[in-house]
Amino acid sequence: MPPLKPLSPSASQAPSSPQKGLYLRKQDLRRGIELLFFAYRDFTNEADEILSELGLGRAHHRVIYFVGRQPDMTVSELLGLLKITKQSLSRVLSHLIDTDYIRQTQGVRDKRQRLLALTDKGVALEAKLTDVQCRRFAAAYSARGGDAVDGFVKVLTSLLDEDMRKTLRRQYPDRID
Amino acid sequence: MPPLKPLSPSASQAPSSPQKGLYLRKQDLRRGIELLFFAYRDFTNEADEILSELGLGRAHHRVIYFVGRQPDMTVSELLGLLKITKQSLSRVLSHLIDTDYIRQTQGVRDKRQRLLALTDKGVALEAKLTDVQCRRFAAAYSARGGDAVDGFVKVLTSLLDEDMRKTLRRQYPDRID
DNA sequence: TATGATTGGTCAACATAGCTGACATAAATT
DNA sequence: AATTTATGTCAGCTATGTTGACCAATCATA
Repeated sequence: MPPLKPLSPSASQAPSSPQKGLYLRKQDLRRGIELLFFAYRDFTNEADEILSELGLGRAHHRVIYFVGRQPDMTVSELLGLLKITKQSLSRVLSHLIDTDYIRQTQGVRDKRQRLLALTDKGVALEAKLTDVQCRRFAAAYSARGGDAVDGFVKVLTSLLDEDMRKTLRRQYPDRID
Repeated sequence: MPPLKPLSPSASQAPSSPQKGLYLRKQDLRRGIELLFFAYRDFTNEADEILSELGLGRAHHRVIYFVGRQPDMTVSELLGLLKITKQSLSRVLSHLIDTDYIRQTQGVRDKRQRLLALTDKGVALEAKLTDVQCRRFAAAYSARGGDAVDGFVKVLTSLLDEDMRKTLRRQYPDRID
């Protein structure tokens, strides 16, 4: 594949831009957009390969990840995090239950609730997948150092919709936002 | 949706972790994973809504974005960036050509090549979509400042596969990596 | 206690966007 | 002249999202 031409070189429009901070030039914003796309793709790819050997997909991974993260999560909570329809979730979740990655128990406070948890098999898979993804993050984090990590977390947090920012704010005791 | 419980509070495992830097604790890595997932989803959502009103999807957006970014790009180059099969691209690209968002011209150096460019209609849509996404980035960037942006770019770059890191290195004159 | 809201599930049908495999054509290269 | 490259196309499969309709159990409350 032939190399791409550089994006509107900084010399073509005045080197320091219209009126804003240097990092708000159109080309800087575009770089952010592209980096987010490519990084997300490359990041998810590794886990996808492991999953496909097991006949599972990314949707299964999300369920396993979040259920592993918070055992005895309810279906409602999971739906609220994933923001997909219950019909979409149902297909994936049913499969994970049938294939013994996840088990359900009846809620104690509210008997309508199904509390979701990983089985041993599920724990093992979650560990394997999270391990792969954590390795990539650990490599990136340690290559760039704490200040960069801090900036990374800050900017990603600001890219969220307000409701997700609120949701995540509850989850991290040592939060940045 | 009831609030989620906090993820393994920093007190439960020794506050300063196993042996590594503070930002390499399991919970910090998990926060990165989750932030990337949520931020990517929220980020793409806004453009998706505009697209769906036009009967287009995210795949169309990618094509429009990259062709807009680099006019007269070849099909090969686009395939190399998107990393999908030519059959997948074909469906989307054909539709964009039929509906007059993109036009093809025969390559000059190599007559087999189809050089892709946006039509006026395509330029208008690209501008609208990129504008929405740039706004979100601009808000996040200016909320967090240049140092945070720098860290954000650094970490995302380190999350890439090596070949994409190389590809992107060619495109940004004032590169970080 | 009866009613209505909540939690969760199910069936059916559809759309998007990825994939593989097979094959075709024109142009470039050797 | 033969081969490789760039591109396109047909056919079919899969994963994962969507809507809409409907049902059952349970909870909360008038």
